[in-house]
Amino acid sequence: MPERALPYRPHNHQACVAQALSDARTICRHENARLTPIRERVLELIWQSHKPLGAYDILAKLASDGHNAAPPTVYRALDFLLQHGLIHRIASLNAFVGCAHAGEHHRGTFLICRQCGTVLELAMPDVNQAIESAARAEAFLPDDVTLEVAGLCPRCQGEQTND
Amino acid sequence: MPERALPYRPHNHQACVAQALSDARTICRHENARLTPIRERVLELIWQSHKPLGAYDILAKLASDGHNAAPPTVYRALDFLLQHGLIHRIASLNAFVGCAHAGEHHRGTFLICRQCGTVLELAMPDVNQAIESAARAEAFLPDDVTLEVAGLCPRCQGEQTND
DNA sequence: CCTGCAAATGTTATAATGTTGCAAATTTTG
DNA sequence: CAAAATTTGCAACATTATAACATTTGCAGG
Repeated sequence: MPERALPYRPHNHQACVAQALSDARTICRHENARLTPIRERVLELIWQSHKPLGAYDILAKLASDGHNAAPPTVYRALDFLLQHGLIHRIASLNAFVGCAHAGEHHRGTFLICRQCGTVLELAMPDVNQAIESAARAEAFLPDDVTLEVAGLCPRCQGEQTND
Repeated sequence: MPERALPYRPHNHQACVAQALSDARTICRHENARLTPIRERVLELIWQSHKPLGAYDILAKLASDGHNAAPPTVYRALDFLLQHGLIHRIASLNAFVGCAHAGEHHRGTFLICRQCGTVLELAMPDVNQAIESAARAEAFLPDDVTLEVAGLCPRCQGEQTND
C-alpha cells in the first residue's frame, strides 16, 4: 500500500500555510520582488484552501476582510504570484492553487477531485520530458504544458453522493 | 527530418472538412444521435478553422449566415458535439477544435501555437497511460486528462513578429 | 391522421470570469 | 527632496457561460 500524499492525509494546515508564506517571502527577497500586503494576503487565502479558489472567491474573501477590492486588484496579485511560481492556475477550473514546489521552476501535474474539489500537485518529470519530446518530434517548440487530471480522490471513492 | 503532420502541411481543406462531416454523420447514425442542421453547421464552422473557435466566434459566424442565434443555441450544439467526441474543448483557450480521431474514444494532446493559434492534436497513448498510472499510484481514480502544450509551431519559429 | 410525449430550439435575462485605461498613492533611486 | 517607476484604486466594459421558461419539431402508438 503506497503512502498517501498530502493533502489527503491530515496535517497541521496552519503550519503548512505559514511555511508557504515564509518560503514565498524568501523567494521574493531573492528575486527582488515585492511581496506586498495584498499579494501576500491573496497567497495566504489561496493556501488556506486545498481547493482551487476562483478570482471572485478571493475577491469575496478580501471583501469580508473589509478590503474593498475590485477585480483588477485580484488579477494583478494573481499575475504576480503566477510569474514568481508561487501559485498555479488550473485551466480546467478557472481557478488557482498554491504551488507545492515554489522556486523549483517546474511543470506540475494536477489531480483534481470532481467530487470534493481537492487538488494534489504531482511532479512528473519523466512524463513532461516525454510530452516535450513528442512535441519536438512534430517540430513544435514547447513552452508551457498544461496537465490536469480530473477524477475521484481517495476519500471520495465509495462515497459518491457527498461533497 | 521528420514528416510534418497536418495541419502544418498544405492540404485540401475543403475535402478535409467534408470528410469530418461525413464521419460525423456516420457516427451519429450509429449512436442514434441526431446531427441536426444547427449541430452540423457548428461542426462545419469549427472544422473550417484549424484554429480553435470560441463560442462567440461561432455565434458571429452563424449570424453572418443569417441565423440569429443566442448563446444557449451554440453552447447546446457544442455540448452535443463534445458528448459524441466530435470536437474537443481547449481549456487553456476556452475554445473548440474538431476532433481528429472522432469515434475512437481517446484522450488527445494538443499542441497550440501561441503565435498563429493553430492546433495540432496528437494521440499519445503511452503518455496517457503513464499519467493514469501515476494518478492511481496516489490512489486517485482518473477520469479525464487535459493535456495542452503551448509553444511555437514550425511555421512560426523564426518569424516571431507575425500573426 | 392526430395526439401526446420527448427532444431540440428560441428567447430573455443574468451570472461568472477577465480586461482596459487612467488617476492616485507608494516605493525606489539618484 | 525630486524624478521615475511600481503598485494600487477605481469605473467602466468585454468575454464566456448558464438559468429559466416558452415554443417548435420529430416521432411512436392509438
